[in-house]
Amino acid sequence: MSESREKLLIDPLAPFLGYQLRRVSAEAMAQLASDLSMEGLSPALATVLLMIEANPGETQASIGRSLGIKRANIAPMIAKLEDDDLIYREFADGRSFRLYCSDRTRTVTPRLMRIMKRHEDKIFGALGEGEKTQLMRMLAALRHTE
Amino acid sequence: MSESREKLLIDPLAPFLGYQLRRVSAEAMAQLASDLSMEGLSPALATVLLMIEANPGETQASIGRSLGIKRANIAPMIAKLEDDDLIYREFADGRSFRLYCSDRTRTVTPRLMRIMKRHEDKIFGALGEGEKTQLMRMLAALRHTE
DNA sequence: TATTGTTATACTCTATAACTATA
DNA sequence: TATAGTTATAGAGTATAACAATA
Repeated sequence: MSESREKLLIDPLAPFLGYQLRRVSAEAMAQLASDLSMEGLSPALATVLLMIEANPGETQASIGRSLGIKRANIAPMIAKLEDDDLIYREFADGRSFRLYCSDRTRTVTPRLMRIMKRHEDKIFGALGEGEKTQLMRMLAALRHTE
Repeated sequence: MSESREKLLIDPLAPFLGYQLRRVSAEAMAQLASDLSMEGLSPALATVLLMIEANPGETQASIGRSLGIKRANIAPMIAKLEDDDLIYREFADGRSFRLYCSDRTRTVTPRLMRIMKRHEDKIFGALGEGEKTQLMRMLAALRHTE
């Protein structure tokens, strides 16, 4: 406990909501990555996996679009999830596959959801229920205008 | 105008504030990176530069700590800013330098601040003034509990 | 011993471009 | 023509580990 008490600098970005949002998001993401590491999945991979489980039969292009991940970037993710026997593919037509999660996945996703819930409580526990509702509403409004 | 109307998938992460925060933050960051590209600076570099301008004489370790950037990662950033004649160094003691921004920087930072202000208005214009105040308060609360 | 700056290295996520095959 | 999947490649940004020099 050296209690270093770092000198506080002037922060010219402090008044910017975008800056504060980025700092909170970055910290939360690092925390979540650490919480998920025991499952061998990054936040992005876990998100893709949960999305496939919730939408069986969708193509990777469709999953990617709804997550904001480009086709070129989701291809290796899908390949990794398939290598790890977390998902499998079925032919949809000659150029696309339907994605489904495997039996093994159904033993994994409940743990993922539990980890995310605990993570959520840890990060946003500082807010009251009303505040959380307001925050969710504001974030939804921001997402729909971008 | 093909008005593709992409099929909406079920999003099991939708109820998570952390997920919504990450989506909004990622979109805002991509937008800011694009807005700043004409100045030849990334959001991170612009932030470091503004921080040095606001806190003349601080060391890079100090700047890095207050921005959450590790020493190993801020070193090449400082080197780049110095190469571009945006900052210069003075010996503080045998192992550290004091950082100062150059005259050229003072012609750049007002533009950076203007770009960021416009960006902020673009992203958060969907919120009313009261909402913005609330959001700022909540983000501050979240940052202090991490 | 702790701190500063630095280099090397690896990982995650993202971006563009180009290609094949199919609709 | 547009879309799906893939590969190659590059660029941010971050992480750890190690090192020399200094406090």
